[in-house]
Amino acid sequence: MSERDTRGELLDLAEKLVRTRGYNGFSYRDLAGQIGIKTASVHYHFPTKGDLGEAMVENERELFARNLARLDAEEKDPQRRLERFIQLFQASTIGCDNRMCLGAMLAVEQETLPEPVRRAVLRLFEHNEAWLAKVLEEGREQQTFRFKGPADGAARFVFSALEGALLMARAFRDVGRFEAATRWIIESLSD
Amino acid sequence: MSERDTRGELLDLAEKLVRTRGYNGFSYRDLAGQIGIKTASVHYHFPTKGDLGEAMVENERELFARNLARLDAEEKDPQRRLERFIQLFQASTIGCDNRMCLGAMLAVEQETLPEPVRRAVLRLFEHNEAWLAKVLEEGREQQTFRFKGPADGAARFVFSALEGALLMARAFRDVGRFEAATRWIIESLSD
DNA sequence: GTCTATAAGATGATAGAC
DNA sequence: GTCTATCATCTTATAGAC
Repeated sequence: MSERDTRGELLDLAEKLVRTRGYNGFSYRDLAGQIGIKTASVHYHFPTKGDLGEAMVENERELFARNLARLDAEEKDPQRRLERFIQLFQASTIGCDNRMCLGAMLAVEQETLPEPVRRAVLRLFEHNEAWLAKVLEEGREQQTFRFKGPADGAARFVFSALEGALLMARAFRDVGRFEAATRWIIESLSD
Repeated sequence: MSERDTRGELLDLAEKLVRTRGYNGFSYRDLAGQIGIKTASVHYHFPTKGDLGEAMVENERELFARNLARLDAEEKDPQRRLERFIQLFQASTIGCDNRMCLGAMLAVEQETLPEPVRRAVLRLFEHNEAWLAKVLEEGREQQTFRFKGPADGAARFVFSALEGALLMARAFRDVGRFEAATRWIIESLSD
């Protein structure tokens, strides 16, 4: 991880702020104040806010890769893998200060972001969807999942439904909404 | 509508800006510049940005009520009503400059909003869900929809899945993603 | 790496004239 | 209703000392 040095602290705090307040909802002043340094020092680590944004998404992509590699190693059953993915998604969002998904927050604000950040977000989404497609296809071969068409389509549906469930659960500050939605999603794959 | 007077123009422009750039992604300066007046004049119509936010959501709630009343009058079949609702949702979002749903955009930024705006957004969501629940229940009674448990739960699922589909389709700037998701949603109600 | 100092511009907002 | 003028504050960012 990258938590002990100032750069890592800044990255973590910035991520928290983006995920609760949005990219345009925090400033270098907030970062500096909460960490106890001056804004000039923040600029030393991340010259522009765009640099900070890119680093955050890159960080998230690595975390995602590590988490899913571990998940693949620990769990072989497709249904269980999907459930664990959803747990991971929930624990890092509504389960953590009612945060939004980093990619979703940035995607929503895409028009105000530097292009490299926007592209990094799309790559992050694609990695998520690719992992889901793999798990769903395995599950279909083992008859635990049932759906029509390419697994990509199912993966896109599952991921987008999770993002929507998060958005609404977070709006109402009601984890129950998220959990209810996940039951609908899983059930729609096993009719 | 409210398009001919300055207040109406401001409301429309502000809504467009919120739905493309977010509440924190535009300023009174943007409004004034694009309409051709000064920021002081904007403050005459909406003393604070919070007032503007409230008025926008109120405006949207009225539009929503009018649209759905018309839809109820024009269409009786539950399946067709749901499809028309989705068309309406699509046409006013990705179908319109790749805009986000107003409620979703504001919900995502909730932590930075005045409380009255946040509460207005929740009411808007609840109205959408209530209409959907009514349609879904009718459809179940007529055997066109099939789902378990209270219609409220199904309505929440449908609405959150639509919001998620919009979020992802807008991120990738690909209407096809939205349309594919709607097919999954409708199909999950008729297995 | 962190600081002080500073910049140029943006932001939400108000007072008061026309 | 719209303007000019002005506000205090915030925002991202840089130069240069320690």
